[in-house]
Amino acid sequence: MTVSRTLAGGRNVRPDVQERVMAAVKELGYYRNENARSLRPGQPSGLVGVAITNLANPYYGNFALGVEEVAAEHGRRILLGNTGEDDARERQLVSDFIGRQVDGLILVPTSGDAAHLRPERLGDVPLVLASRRVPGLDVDTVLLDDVGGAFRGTRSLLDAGHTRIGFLGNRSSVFTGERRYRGYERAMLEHGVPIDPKIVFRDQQDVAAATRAAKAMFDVADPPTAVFSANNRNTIGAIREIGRRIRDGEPLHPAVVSFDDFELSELMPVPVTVIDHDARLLGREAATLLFSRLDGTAEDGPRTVELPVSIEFP
Amino acid sequence: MTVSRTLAGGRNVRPDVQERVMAAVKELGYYRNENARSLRPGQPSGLVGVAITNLANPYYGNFALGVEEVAAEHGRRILLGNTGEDDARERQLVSDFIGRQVDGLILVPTSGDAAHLRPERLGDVPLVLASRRVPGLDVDTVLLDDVGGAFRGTRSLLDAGHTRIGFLGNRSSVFTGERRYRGYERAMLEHGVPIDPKIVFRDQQDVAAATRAAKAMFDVADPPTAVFSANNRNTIGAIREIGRRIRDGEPLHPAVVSFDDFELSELMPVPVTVIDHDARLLGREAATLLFSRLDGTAEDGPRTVELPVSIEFP
DNA sequence: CGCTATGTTGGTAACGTTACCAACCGCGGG
DNA sequence: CCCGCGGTTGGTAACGTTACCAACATAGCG
Repeated sequence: MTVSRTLAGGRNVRPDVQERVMAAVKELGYYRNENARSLRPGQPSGLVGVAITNLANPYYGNFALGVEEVAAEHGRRILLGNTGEDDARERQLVSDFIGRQVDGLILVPTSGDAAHLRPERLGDVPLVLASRRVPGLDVDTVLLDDVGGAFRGTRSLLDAGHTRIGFLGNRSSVFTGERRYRGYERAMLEHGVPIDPKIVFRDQQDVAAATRAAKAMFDVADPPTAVFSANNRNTIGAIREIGRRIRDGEPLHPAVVSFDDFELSELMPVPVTVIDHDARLLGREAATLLFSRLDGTAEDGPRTVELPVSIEFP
Repeated sequence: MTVSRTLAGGRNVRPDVQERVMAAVKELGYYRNENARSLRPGQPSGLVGVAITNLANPYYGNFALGVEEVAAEHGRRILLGNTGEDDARERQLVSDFIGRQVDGLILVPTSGDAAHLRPERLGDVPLVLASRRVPGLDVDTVLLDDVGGAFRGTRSLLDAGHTRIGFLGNRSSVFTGERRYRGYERAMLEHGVPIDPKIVFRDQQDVAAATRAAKAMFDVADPPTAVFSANNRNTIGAIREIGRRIRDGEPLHPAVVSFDDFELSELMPVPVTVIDHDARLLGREAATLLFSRLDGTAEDGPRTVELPVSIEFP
């Protein structure tokens, strides 16, 4: 007990005894067993379970960094899992996290069903969703202003006089894919410009697929004069294809709007407008939301934080 | 005990009892407490502590992904911490990891001293270092072929006839910074080309600093005709500065060799040779090394794995 | 000098788990 | 019919920690 008290701050332990304890700790290389510690009822584990879809994507690396920072500020550690968009893996991770007594969960959900995330399954472990919502699950969520960003980005093309604007993005079953398409659609409708399905490609998850889609887009009889790309992966693919054609002497010079920033965008062969946002901040917000729940300082109902995006013209 | 046995696989439990246990587990939303489980002597925690220097860098995101993948294949979870190149933070993370009974540690060490990583401090927790070594610490390590890559990259410039080759990189106290400079140096010496300190810049950790260094490099009286950049951050900075000058009409057209790949390198205003490598594989190797120790299948002495790099000409 | 108040110290129990052991069951064989 | 054996079941202890309580020491006060 004296050792426990000393390590807990030393209240009501004589200073000389504290010194002897510390000396013994050092000599023996003693580390307090945090697992045994959290075994006692009421003791938090100090762990936060974080599951993201793809750590290789710098966007999620930054997100994880934001979460880690705020967790560290609150003296918590993170347990990290990568789902790879796999439903089964997500379920497995969540069970394991709960088995390890995490104080809370932060999830970028895969699009599947929500059964394993229901409150009755999670017990009293608070959950925060990031980037995406899960249908039928009403919990704390941090999102980007996908719709607004896509709307404003598309509108800037329309205002510049473009009427043939291609779309590259994720399938609609991906939450952000759907939202960003909605923004594009709304801008087109409001300007009375019809959407031509022949230059709308909504099924690309990686750069290779995006390159193929861009190829098909510029091969149509009446190719677009501008492209709206709904994410990083699609932008890289589009510009790769456009750059190839320009090098080959084709006389095309489309304007590009990219949801998601990327490095050296100012050096591209065509002007790129970037819809920029801060993944790290998104992570910080998610963690802040979680800890406000844990500290009991949160209001009752589920909250949604929608972070603004900024538009950077070339 | 019957529940424990059932969840452990069901040996010597009647099938109908197993079913009743499973039904109760489902109904009650029971999760086995992994922390209590690892409290029993001899039971591993199934946790691996991973500390990296900068999660925002896609290189380390990929590294972490590789570690996570292999850990998952071995039924382990990772505890992730970001050190931000801060020694104190690294010490704190390591203590906490040990307190949480991790089965092993994987570290991208900050350059500081090694006292807290000595075997007597770590007990019997195996340690694997990644990307960098720690002076005086002889443990399992995974590295890139920094020296060889930098040597071959620099040699390709020399073979192309360049004799004024600038260098951009990290300070020499960073392990990779020192090694990559050594490769550059060796190639220059072997070709009998003197190194001009006026075009060697070795203190840039981020893109802004790299841009300033590149500016200074091209402002000297006799500017370089080629640049060797020792990492991603410096390459981006260099190309940003070179691109700006080309746009402004300056008649420069340096060749660039970049240690580290980056996207759209083929679209740059100057040809970029890339020294490419696989951070994810590095992470996988680190984890493989660790688990071979844990399974007892490892040989005795500390091992070093040096992964090859590939050179991609524009 | 005795009483109380305060500070210090350590004994005990409990957290959830599983190795070990003891008890019990039914079955086959002598 | 009884013995022994293998399969099944649950009681107990221990892992390392801390809340709680009891015991003790010391100081302050009347």
